[in-house]
Amino acid sequence: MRIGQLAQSVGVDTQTIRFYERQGLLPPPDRQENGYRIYNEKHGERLAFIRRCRILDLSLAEIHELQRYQDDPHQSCAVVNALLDDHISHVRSQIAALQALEKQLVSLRASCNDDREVAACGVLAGISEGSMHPQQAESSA
Amino acid sequence: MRIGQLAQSVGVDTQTIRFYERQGLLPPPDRQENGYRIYNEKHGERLAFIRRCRILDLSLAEIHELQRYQDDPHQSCAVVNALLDDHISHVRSQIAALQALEKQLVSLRASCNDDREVAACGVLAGISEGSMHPQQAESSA
DNA sequence: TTAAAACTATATATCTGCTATAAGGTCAAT
DNA sequence: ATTGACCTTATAGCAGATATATAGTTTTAA
Ligand SMILES: [Zn+2]
Ligand SMILES: [Zn+2]
Ligand SMILES: [Zn+2]
Ligand SMILES: [Zn+2]
Repeated sequence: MRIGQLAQSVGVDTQTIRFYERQGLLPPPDRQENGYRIYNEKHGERLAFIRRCRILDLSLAEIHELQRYQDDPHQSCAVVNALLDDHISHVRSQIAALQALEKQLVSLRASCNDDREVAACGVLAGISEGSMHPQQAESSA
Repeated sequence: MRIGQLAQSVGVDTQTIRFYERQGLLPPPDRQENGYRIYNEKHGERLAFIRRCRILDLSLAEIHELQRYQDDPHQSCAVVNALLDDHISHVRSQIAALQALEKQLVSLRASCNDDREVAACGVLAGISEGSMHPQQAESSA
Protein backbone atom coordinates (compact mmCIF):
# COMPACT_ATOMS: atom_id res chain seq x y z
CA MET A 1 0.00 0.00 0.00
CA ARG A 2 1.21 3.47 -0.83
CA ILE A 3 1.45 6.45 1.48
CA GLY A 4 -1.90 7.98 0.55
CA GLN A 5 -3.79 4.81 1.31
CA LEU A 6 -2.01 4.34 4.61
CA ALA A 7 -2.71 7.93 5.52
CA GLN A 8 -6.39 7.58 4.76
CA SER A 9 -6.75 4.27 6.59
CA VAL A 10 -5.28 5.70 9.78
CA GLY A 11 -6.71 9.17 9.36
CA VAL A 12 -3.55 11.24 9.17
CA ASP A 13 -1.94 13.42 6.54
CA THR A 14 0.75 11.95 4.31
CA GLN A 15 3.07 14.67 5.55
CA THR A 16 2.61 13.41 9.05
CA ILE A 17 3.71 9.93 8.04
CA ARG A 18 6.88 11.23 6.43
CA PHE A 19 7.41 13.39 9.47
CA TYR A 20 7.22 10.38 11.80
CA GLU A 21 9.64 8.55 9.56
CA ARG A 22 12.14 11.41 9.78
CA GLN A 23 11.71 11.45 13.54
CA GLY A 24 12.53 7.76 13.73
CA LEU A 25 9.08 6.74 14.96
CA LEU A 26 8.20 4.82 11.82
CA PRO A 27 10.78 2.54 10.14
CA PRO A 28 11.65 3.60 6.59
CA PRO A 29 9.56 1.41 4.29
CA ASP A 30 10.74 -0.24 1.11
CA ARG A 31 10.52 1.78 -2.07
CA GLN A 32 9.15 0.94 -5.48
CA GLU A 33 11.42 1.40 -8.49
CA ASN A 34 10.01 4.88 -8.91
CA GLY A 35 10.84 5.80 -5.33
CA TYR A 36 7.32 5.54 -3.91
CA ARG A 37 7.09 4.24 -0.35
CA ILE A 38 5.40 0.85 0.08
CA TYR A 39 3.82 -0.04 3.41
CA ASN A 40 2.48 -3.24 4.95
CA GLU A 41 0.12 -3.96 7.85
CA LYS A 42 2.93 -3.74 10.40
CA HIS A 43 3.46 -0.13 9.43
CA GLY A 44 -0.23 0.49 9.78
CA GLU A 45 -0.30 -0.93 13.29
CA ARG A 46 2.76 1.02 14.25
CA LEU A 47 1.27 4.22 12.93
CA ALA A 48 -2.04 3.59 14.67
CA PHE A 49 -0.13 3.00 17.90
CA ILE A 50 1.62 6.32 17.53
CA ARG A 51 -1.67 8.10 16.90
CA ARG A 52 -3.28 6.56 19.95
CA CYS A 53 -0.31 7.66 22.02
CA ARG A 54 -0.73 11.18 20.65
CA ILE A 55 -4.39 11.14 21.60
CA LEU A 56 -3.13 10.45 25.12
CA ASP A 57 -0.87 13.48 24.62
CA LEU A 58 2.29 11.46 25.00
CA SER A 59 5.22 13.34 23.49
CA LEU A 60 7.11 11.88 20.56
CA ALA A 61 10.02 11.27 22.93
CA GLU A 62 7.77 9.31 25.26
CA ILE A 63 6.44 7.30 22.33
CA HIS A 64 9.97 6.59 21.25
CA GLU A 65 10.71 5.30 24.73
CA LEU A 66 7.66 3.04 24.64
CA GLN A 67 8.83 1.64 21.33
CA ARG A 68 12.21 0.84 22.81
CA TYR A 69 10.46 -1.06 25.59
CA GLN A 70 8.46 -3.01 23.03
CA ASP A 71 11.71 -4.05 21.40
CA ASP A 72 12.77 -5.75 24.63
CA PRO A 73 9.57 -7.62 25.53
CA HIS A 74 11.00 -9.69 28.37
CA GLN A 75 12.02 -6.92 30.70
CA SER A 76 9.68 -5.91 33.50
CA CYS A 77 6.85 -3.69 32.40
CA ALA A 78 7.44 -1.50 35.44
CA VAL A 79 9.26 0.88 33.10
CA VAL A 80 6.16 1.28 30.98
CA ASN A 81 3.96 1.86 33.95
CA ALA A 82 6.47 4.36 35.33
CA LEU A 83 6.43 6.26 32.06
CA LEU A 84 2.67 6.43 32.23
CA ASP A 85 2.76 7.54 35.87
CA ASP A 86 5.16 10.31 34.94
CA HIS A 87 2.91 11.35 32.13
CA ILE A 88 -0.12 11.37 34.39
CA SER A 89 1.74 13.71 36.68
CA HIS A 90 2.60 15.91 33.73
CA VAL A 91 -1.08 16.16 32.99
CA ARG A 92 -2.03 16.72 36.62
CA SER A 93 0.43 19.54 37.05
CA GLN A 94 -0.90 21.15 33.90
CA ILE A 95 -4.40 20.89 35.30
CA ALA A 96 -3.34 22.37 38.62
CA ALA A 97 -1.57 25.25 36.90
CA LEU A 98 -4.58 25.98 34.74
CA GLN A 99 -6.96 25.84 37.68
CA ALA A 100 -4.85 28.33 39.60
CA LEU A 101 -4.82 30.48 36.50
CA GLU A 102 -8.56 30.25 36.15
CA LYS A 103 -8.98 31.44 39.71
CA GLN A 104 -6.77 34.42 39.07
CA LEU A 105 -8.62 35.28 35.88
CA VAL A 106 -12.05 34.99 37.44
CA SER A 107 -11.08 37.24 40.31
CA LEU A 108 -9.59 39.73 37.90
CA ARG A 109 -12.76 39.64 35.84
CA ALA A 110 -14.86 40.31 38.93
CA SER A 111 -13.06 43.62 39.41
CA CYS A 112 -14.94 45.19 36.52
CA ASN A 113 -18.41 45.51 35.09
CA ASP A 114 -19.04 46.66 31.52
CA ASP A 115 -20.20 50.17 32.42
CA ARG A 116 -16.89 51.97 32.46
CA GLU A 117 -14.61 53.39 29.88
CA VAL A 118 -11.32 51.70 29.14
CA ALA A 119 -9.38 54.24 31.17
CA ALA A 120 -11.22 53.08 34.28
CA CYS A 121 -11.45 49.37 33.50
CA GLY A 122 -10.92 47.26 36.57
CA VAL A 123 -9.44 44.45 34.56
CA LEU A 124 -6.74 46.61 32.98
CA ALA A 125 -6.09 48.23 36.33
CA GLY A 126 -5.70 44.83 37.92
CA ILE A 127 -3.16 43.75 35.32
CA SER A 128 -1.24 47.01 35.41
CA GLU A 129 -1.03 47.08 39.17
CA GLY A 130 0.06 43.50 39.15
CA SER A 131 0.06 41.55 42.35
CA MET A 132 0.50 38.39 40.40
CA HIS A 133 2.57 35.30 40.74
CA PRO A 134 4.04 33.35 37.83
CA GLN A 135 2.56 30.02 36.87
CA GLN A 136 4.59 26.84 36.78
CA ALA A 137 3.23 24.69 33.99
CA GLU A 138 5.62 21.78 34.47
CA SER A 139 7.63 20.61 37.44
CA SER A 140 10.54 18.21 37.16
CA ALA A 141 9.25 15.90 39.84
CA MET B 1 18.73 52.61 30.83
CA ARG B 2 20.12 49.95 28.52
CA ILE B 3 18.57 46.67 27.57
CA GLY B 4 20.38 44.59 30.17
CA GLN B 5 19.23 46.78 33.01
CA LEU B 6 15.66 46.77 31.79
CA ALA B 7 15.78 43.02 31.41
CA GLN B 8 17.06 42.55 34.92
CA SER B 9 14.58 44.95 36.45
CA VAL B 10 11.63 43.14 34.91
CA GLY B 11 13.11 39.67 35.12
CA VAL B 12 13.26 38.72 31.46
CA ASP B 13 16.01 37.92 29.02
CA THR B 14 17.34 40.66 26.74
CA GLN B 15 16.42 38.48 23.78
CA THR B 16 12.84 38.47 24.94
CA ILE B 17 12.76 42.26 24.92
CA ARG B 18 14.08 42.40 21.36
CA PHE B 19 11.58 39.72 20.44
CA TYR B 20 8.67 41.75 21.79
CA GLU B 21 9.93 44.75 19.88
CA ARG B 22 10.00 42.77 16.64
CA GLN B 23 6.47 41.54 17.39
CA GLY B 24 5.28 45.11 17.81
CA LEU B 25 4.45 44.75 21.50
CA LEU B 26 7.14 47.14 22.64
CA PRO B 27 7.73 50.42 20.77
CA PRO B 28 11.24 50.70 19.28
CA PRO B 29 13.27 52.78 21.74
CA ASP B 30 15.74 55.51 20.87
CA ARG B 31 19.29 54.49 20.15
CA GLN B 32 22.60 55.80 21.41
CA GLU B 33 25.24 56.80 18.89
CA ASN B 34 26.67 53.31 19.10
CA GLY B 35 23.31 51.74 18.32
CA TYR B 36 22.48 50.63 21.85
CA ARG B 37 18.80 50.78 22.77
CA ILE B 38 17.88 53.31 25.47
CA TYR B 39 14.76 52.75 27.56
CA ASN B 40 12.74 54.88 29.96
CA GLU B 41 10.20 54.08 32.67
CA LYS B 42 7.35 53.94 30.17
CA HIS B 43 9.06 51.04 28.46
CA GLY B 44 9.52 49.34 31.78
CA GLU B 45 5.83 49.65 32.60
CA ARG B 46 4.84 48.41 29.20
CA LEU B 47 7.16 45.44 29.46
CA ALA B 48 5.93 44.63 32.95
CA PHE B 49 2.36 44.78 31.65
CA ILE B 50 3.23 42.30 28.92
CA ARG B 51 4.85 39.94 31.38
CA ARG B 52 1.84 40.05 33.68
CA CYS B 53 -0.40 39.29 30.73
CA ARG B 54 1.84 36.34 29.86
CA ILE B 55 1.58 35.11 33.44
CA LEU B 56 -2.16 35.10 32.81
CA ASP B 57 -1.34 33.07 29.69
CA LEU B 58 -2.77 35.68 27.37
CA SER B 59 -1.42 35.20 23.86
CA LEU B 60 0.70 37.88 22.25
CA ALA B 61 -2.24 38.56 19.94
CA GLU B 62 -4.54 39.08 22.92
CA ILE B 63 -2.00 41.38 24.51
CA HIS B 64 -1.78 43.34 21.31
CA GLU B 65 -5.52 43.73 21.35
CA LEU B 66 -5.45 44.98 24.92
CA GLN B 67 -2.84 47.54 23.94
CA ARG B 68 -5.06 48.79 21.15
CA TYR B 69 -7.86 49.25 23.66
CA GLN B 70 -5.54 51.20 25.92
CA ASP B 71 -4.82 53.53 23.02
CA ASP B 72 -8.50 54.46 22.85
CA PRO B 73 -9.27 55.04 26.55
CA HIS B 74 -12.73 56.53 26.13
CA GLN B 75 -14.46 53.59 24.50
CA SER B 76 -16.46 51.21 26.65
CA CYS B 77 -14.37 48.71 28.53
CA ALA B 78 -16.84 45.99 27.58
CA VAL B 79 -14.34 44.96 24.89
CA VAL B 80 -11.65 44.37 27.50
CA ASN B 81 -13.96 42.38 29.67
CA ALA B 82 -15.11 40.36 26.68
CA LEU B 83 -11.54 39.56 25.80
CA LEU B 84 -10.97 38.31 29.31
CA ASP B 85 -14.17 36.28 29.24
CA ASP B 86 -13.03 34.64 26.03
CA HIS B 87 -9.69 33.90 27.53
CA ILE B 88 -11.28 32.39 30.61
CA SER B 89 -13.22 30.07 28.35
CA HIS B 90 -9.97 29.16 26.57
CA VAL B 91 -8.55 28.16 29.90
CA ARG B 92 -11.66 26.29 30.95
CA SER B 93 -11.78 24.23 27.80
CA GLN B 94 -8.12 23.35 28.26
CA ILE B 95 -8.89 22.23 31.79
CA ALA B 96 -11.83 20.14 30.64
CA ALA B 97 -9.76 18.49 27.92
CA LEU B 98 -6.97 17.69 30.34
CA GLN B 99 -9.36 16.29 32.92
CA ALA B 100 -10.88 13.96 30.34
CA LEU B 101 -7.38 12.95 29.37
CA GLU B 102 -6.42 12.31 32.97
CA LYS B 103 -9.40 10.02 33.36
CA GLN B 104 -8.38 8.04 30.31
CA LEU B 105 -4.81 7.76 31.52
CA VAL B 106 -5.74 6.68 35.00
CA SER B 107 -8.03 3.99 33.70
CA LEU B 108 -5.32 2.81 31.34
CA ARG B 109 -2.83 2.73 34.17
CA ALA B 110 -5.19 0.64 36.28
CA SER B 111 -5.06 -2.08 33.67
CA CYS B 112 -1.57 -3.09 34.73
CA ASN B 113 0.49 -3.80 37.82
CA ASP B 114 4.29 -3.89 37.75
CA ASP B 115 4.61 -7.66 37.92
CA ARG B 116 4.48 -8.51 34.23
CA GLU B 117 6.90 -8.46 31.42
CA VAL B 118 6.56 -5.85 28.71
CA ALA B 119 5.00 -8.36 26.31
CA ALA B 120 2.05 -8.72 28.69
CA CYS B 121 1.83 -5.13 29.91
CA GLY B 122 -1.75 -4.04 30.31
CA VAL B 123 -0.89 -0.45 29.50
CA LEU B 124 0.71 -1.29 26.18
CA ALA B 125 -2.12 -3.65 25.40
CA GLY B 126 -4.61 -0.92 26.16
CA ILE B 127 -2.90 1.50 23.82
CA SER B 128 -2.43 -1.06 21.06
CA GLU B 129 -5.98 -2.25 21.20
CA GLY B 130 -7.15 1.31 21.16
CA SER B 131 -10.72 2.11 22.05
CA MET B 132 -9.86 5.76 22.36
CA HIS B 133 -11.39 9.00 21.31
CA PRO B 134 -9.44 12.07 20.21
CA GLN B 135 -9.16 15.06 22.49
CA GLN B 136 -10.24 18.53 21.50
CA ALA B 137 -7.98 20.97 23.25
CA GLU B 138 -9.58 24.14 21.93
CA SER B 139 -12.98 24.91 20.58
CA SER B 140 -13.71 27.96 18.47
CA ALA B 141 -16.58 29.19 20.63
C1' DT C 1 48.29 50.62 28.04
C1' DT C 2 46.46 46.81 26.94
C1' DA C 3 43.93 42.75 27.46
C1' DA C 4 40.18 40.39 29.26
C1' DA C 5 35.40 40.53 30.87
C1' DA C 6 30.96 42.13 30.23
C1' DC C 7 27.78 44.23 27.44
C1' DT C 8 25.48 45.27 23.03
C1' DA C 9 24.16 44.45 18.05
C1' DT C 10 22.15 41.46 14.14
C1' DA C 11 21.10 37.19 12.03
C1' DT C 12 20.07 32.59 12.33
C1' DA C 13 18.86 28.07 14.43
C1' DT C 14 16.45 25.38 17.89
C1' DC C 15 12.42 23.53 20.46
C1' DT C 16 7.26 20.70 19.60
C1' DG C 17 4.18 18.48 16.38
C1' DC C 18 2.79 19.07 12.88
C1' DT C 19 0.78 21.68 8.41
C1' DA C 20 1.43 24.11 4.09
C1' DT C 21 3.74 25.44 0.04
C1' DA C 22 6.93 25.03 -3.94
C1' DA C 23 8.79 22.63 -7.60
C1' DG C 24 9.05 18.66 -9.68
C1' DG C 25 8.63 13.33 -11.14
C1' DT C 26 5.16 9.31 -12.17
C1' DC C 27 1.14 7.18 -13.71
C1' DA C 28 -3.57 6.31 -15.52
C1' DA C 29 -7.12 7.90 -18.25
C1' DT C 30 -8.84 10.79 -21.97
C1' DA D 1 -0.96 15.24 -25.58
C1' DT D 2 -2.72 16.77 -21.64
C1' DT D 3 -5.28 16.70 -17.59
C1' DG D 4 -5.55 15.07 -12.95
C1' DA D 5 -4.28 12.40 -9.09
C1' DC D 6 -0.68 10.74 -6.92
C1' DC D 7 4.15 10.64 -5.38
C1' DT D 8 9.01 12.84 -4.29
C1' DT D 9 12.14 16.29 -1.67
C1' DA D 10 13.02 20.69 0.33
C1' DT D 11 11.61 24.56 2.72
C1' DA D 12 8.79 27.68 5.59
C1' DG D 13 5.34 28.63 9.01
C1' DC D 14 2.75 28.45 13.64
C1' DA D 15 3.85 30.21 19.31
C1' DG D 16 6.83 32.12 22.28
C1' DA D 17 10.52 32.26 23.27
C1' DT D 18 15.67 30.53 23.90
C1' DA D 19 20.27 29.60 22.10
C1' DT D 20 24.09 30.25 19.12
C1' DA D 21 27.32 32.62 15.96
C1' DT D 22 29.71 36.55 14.89
C1' DA D 23 30.94 41.03 15.58
C1' DG D 24 31.38 45.63 17.67
C1' DT D 25 31.65 48.47 22.32
C1' DT D 26 32.45 49.60 26.92
C1' DT D 27 34.25 48.76 31.32
C1' DT D 28 37.43 46.91 34.45
C1' DA D 29 41.69 45.39 36.01
C1' DA D 30 46.46 43.85 35.61
ZN1 LIG E 1 4.29 13.29 29.32
ZN1 LIG F 1 -13.60 46.68 32.38
ZN1 LIG G 1 -6.78 33.30 25.35
ZN1 LIG H 1 2.52 -2.84 32.63
